[in-house]
Amino acid sequence: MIKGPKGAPDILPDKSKSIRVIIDKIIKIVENFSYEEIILPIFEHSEVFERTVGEDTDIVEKEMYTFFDKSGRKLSLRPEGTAQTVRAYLENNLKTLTQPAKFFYFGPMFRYERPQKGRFRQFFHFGIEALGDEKPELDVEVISISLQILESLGLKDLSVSLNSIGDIEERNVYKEKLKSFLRTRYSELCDDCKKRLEKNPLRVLDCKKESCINVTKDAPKIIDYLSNESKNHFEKILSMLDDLKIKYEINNRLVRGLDYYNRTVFEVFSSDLGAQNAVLGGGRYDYLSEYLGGDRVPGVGFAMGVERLIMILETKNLLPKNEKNIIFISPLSKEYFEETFKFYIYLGKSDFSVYFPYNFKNIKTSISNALKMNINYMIIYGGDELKNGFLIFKDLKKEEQQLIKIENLSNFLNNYGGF
RNA sequence: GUGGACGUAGCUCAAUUGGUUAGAGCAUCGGACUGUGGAUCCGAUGGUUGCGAGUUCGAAUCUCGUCGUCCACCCCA
Repeated sequence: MIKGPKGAPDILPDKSKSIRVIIDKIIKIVENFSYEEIILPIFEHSEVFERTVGEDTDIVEKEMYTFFDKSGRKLSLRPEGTAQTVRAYLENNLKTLTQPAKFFYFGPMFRYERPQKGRFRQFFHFGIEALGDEKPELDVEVISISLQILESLGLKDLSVSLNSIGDIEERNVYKEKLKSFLRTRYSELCDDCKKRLEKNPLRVLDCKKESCINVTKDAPKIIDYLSNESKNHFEKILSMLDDLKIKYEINNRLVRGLDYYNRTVFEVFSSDLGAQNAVLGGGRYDYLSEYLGGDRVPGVGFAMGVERLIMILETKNLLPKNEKNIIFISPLSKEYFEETFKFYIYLGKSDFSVYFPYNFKNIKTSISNALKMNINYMIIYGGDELKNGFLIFKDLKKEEQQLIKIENLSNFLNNYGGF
């Protein structure tokens, strides 16, 4: 038997339903802040990611699913959503919209990695991007929304890690300073960091090895190398977060693995996720559009790992239950099977959610089946009640039932609610 | 890309350690039970032991390969 590809799990109804409920909730929140959905292709010209995420990043260097189509175009399955959102903005001239233009997206992303807890080869991102404005208020909005989402799902004890990595020139100056500092302590670094030193010195700050943490404790801090503009931007964000009573932690070791970020970067962690503990990450990317050959379009956004979110909710017992708000249409006995079936079709056509027991045996097993399926309502069709023009309506949760006149059924159900 | 654990029915697990025809519970399906709460009883379906080689008189069991799962490194959401 052929199996599904590694790291690409099937999502069955018990979980897909939870995801739907959660995503609907999240969409409601971002729509309240006037973000609109953008649906983008699953694959792009590889260049979109090479030029923005960065040639030297792990994502581009070894994790992209890249292939050539029949005309020789070099394409990649998207590993993330920000770069292509900006590409779409440029291509569709969305600067003609009132700025900032605000979008959300939800869909599968692909990275060729060894699967482990919280990490898959196909996984879902929910993200928002606000393009065309560089005011610090917009950064605050994005951070605030990310926390509101998590709180609305019942997660309380999460806080944001926040940092500013400055603009390109400042960062380049800082990189050189950092490099020369690290060279003086070269022998104390781990083997990985020795390699990182020349290629991507910022990553050394991120190393979890104790010896490296010891070294970088004394390292120059990027905050001290920010331009006045960058510093003001960052400080404005902090003071507004304070005003809004949003909790955060400044982490000057926080650097992100994608090259397009500048100034604000932030992440939200959870200890329930094992080693892959980031549930959400984002930041500002004012230069991304220029990497794609467009005009300057500042932007800020975040992406959230949907599987990781589900995992946290699962361990905290906060996953919405898969309750089916549908009506089990059961014959009273086998002699009513056909008539009940026709009644079921009629109700479904009348826009009610209905289930029909094709394997009907008797009323007792119908009730058992309904309970097993988490169905809360039942209509029983047949018997003396039917002869007198009534149907039996059961509320299985409340454990009560009542007789409804057939011609009043629609009204009754609409008033009862939820169908 | 590196390292470790694992793979028997849809699920949870057996199979006297290499020895007849691979078993059980749950689930599913069928039957019994006058028309009402996950019940009970009877019966059935379900397996090329992930797949492929090798060792052996004999392999679920040992070896190798491969696919997949889980975990960690790395990296990220």
